[in-house]
Amino acid sequence: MIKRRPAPKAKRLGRPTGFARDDAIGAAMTLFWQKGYRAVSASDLADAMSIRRSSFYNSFGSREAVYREALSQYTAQSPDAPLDRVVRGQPVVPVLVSVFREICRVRAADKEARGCLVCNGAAELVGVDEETGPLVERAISNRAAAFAKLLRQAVDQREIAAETDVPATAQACVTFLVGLNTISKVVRSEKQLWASCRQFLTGIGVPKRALID
Amino acid sequence: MIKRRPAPKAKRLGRPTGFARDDAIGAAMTLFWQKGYRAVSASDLADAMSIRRSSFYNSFGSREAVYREALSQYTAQSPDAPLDRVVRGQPVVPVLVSVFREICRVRAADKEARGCLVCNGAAELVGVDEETGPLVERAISNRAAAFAKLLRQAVDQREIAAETDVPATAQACVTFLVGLNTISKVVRSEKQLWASCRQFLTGIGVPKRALID
DNA sequence: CACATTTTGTACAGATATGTACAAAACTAG
DNA sequence: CTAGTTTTGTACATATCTGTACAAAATGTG
Repeated sequence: MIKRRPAPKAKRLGRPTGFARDDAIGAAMTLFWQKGYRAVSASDLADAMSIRRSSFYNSFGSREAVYREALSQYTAQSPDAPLDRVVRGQPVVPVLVSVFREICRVRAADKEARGCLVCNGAAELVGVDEETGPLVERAISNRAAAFAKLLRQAVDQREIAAETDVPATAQACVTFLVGLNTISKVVRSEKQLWASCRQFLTGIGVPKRALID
Repeated sequence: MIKRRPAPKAKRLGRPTGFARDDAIGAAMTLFWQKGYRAVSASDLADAMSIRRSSFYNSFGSREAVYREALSQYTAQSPDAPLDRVVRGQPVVPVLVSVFREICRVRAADKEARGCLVCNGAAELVGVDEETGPLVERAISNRAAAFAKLLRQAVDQREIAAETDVPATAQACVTFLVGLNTISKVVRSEKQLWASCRQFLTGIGVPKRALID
């Protein structure tokens, strides 16, 4: 019973928007990332998007809706996104290592020291904001699931010890990941961050020779 | 040249405050802990303290000043406070283990899932708020220093391997600690939290026999 | 061109926040 | 009791935010 579902390239009716949606969401993402969720008002968002507040409400509906979109734009480009793209048969450990390595690099290189949008959101919103809290919670749970899947694969592929307690180790990985992202706002040295990662990765059974650098 | 330093029990001049300062700060701490820094207004604080806003400004000056005091009240009662109280000669590893164990217990038992005031503040304020950011930053650095000192002592006392890279391991500990506190807002099972801690602690060289329970 | 549709700019109402001013209240010191 | 000091309650001025209303502008359709 779907009527008038607009074809992919179909020109929309009425006056066209004066801005690119993705760019607008990108600007919002940057702002939320810099200042946090609560510190950013609808006016701030509209300003960053270079549109009026009325256009903002008309196109996005609410701050919360924008945050939702910003989150998904963020996760797609976040340094741990590669964790979701590992396929069966592919070696897991190098990916694991390079993700942590990359996080150290990116976080230390960020002159604004913004950390991770999701981790910031976890601390600020989970259990506090009824709208956005669950969004962030889900993002975190996804990472945990990704780690669990990867570690199981790593065990299967004999990359790490067969005795590995996969659920506990996966949980430790997310925990360390969240801590790393947060601590990167305080510890600005890539070397220092990476040294702690090496320590952690070695501890969970990643062979020393996989920790190139 | 100190004049009129009030003796310990000296009665203060003028109308006495109608509230206990520590209780008021305690109420503020709880509020900041539940909702974060920015989400709490001066009105909220005054309400929680059961005083008028004018009394609030008169006695505390600003939201930021209250946050400062709340932070120090928090650190004094936080589950990782025992880290600062270890003396030379005393075994370090049991303290290390019991602190992580206690964090799991306390965070999971907290029905409001508030996590840790300092860690929440780190994500929300460091690099964002010029007043409070540095306070939180210092609190985090203190924990790092505490871990470093303890680990060095543990090595000296032959509790952990002599080859331990103390700075890196200390950094890994803070990182995991911060992650644990944050993740406890999402993962509500004490068992699961503790399992990941066992994994981590084993990884940094804590002997299995020290991980009772 | 006339009409329907959507975005845009301006404006408004209501809520909430901040910080201060000032007189009344409550206390101490002399 | 009087004078000096500090807190308290109320009030005010100012700013900011939210969400909506509505006419004007810009487009597609017949």
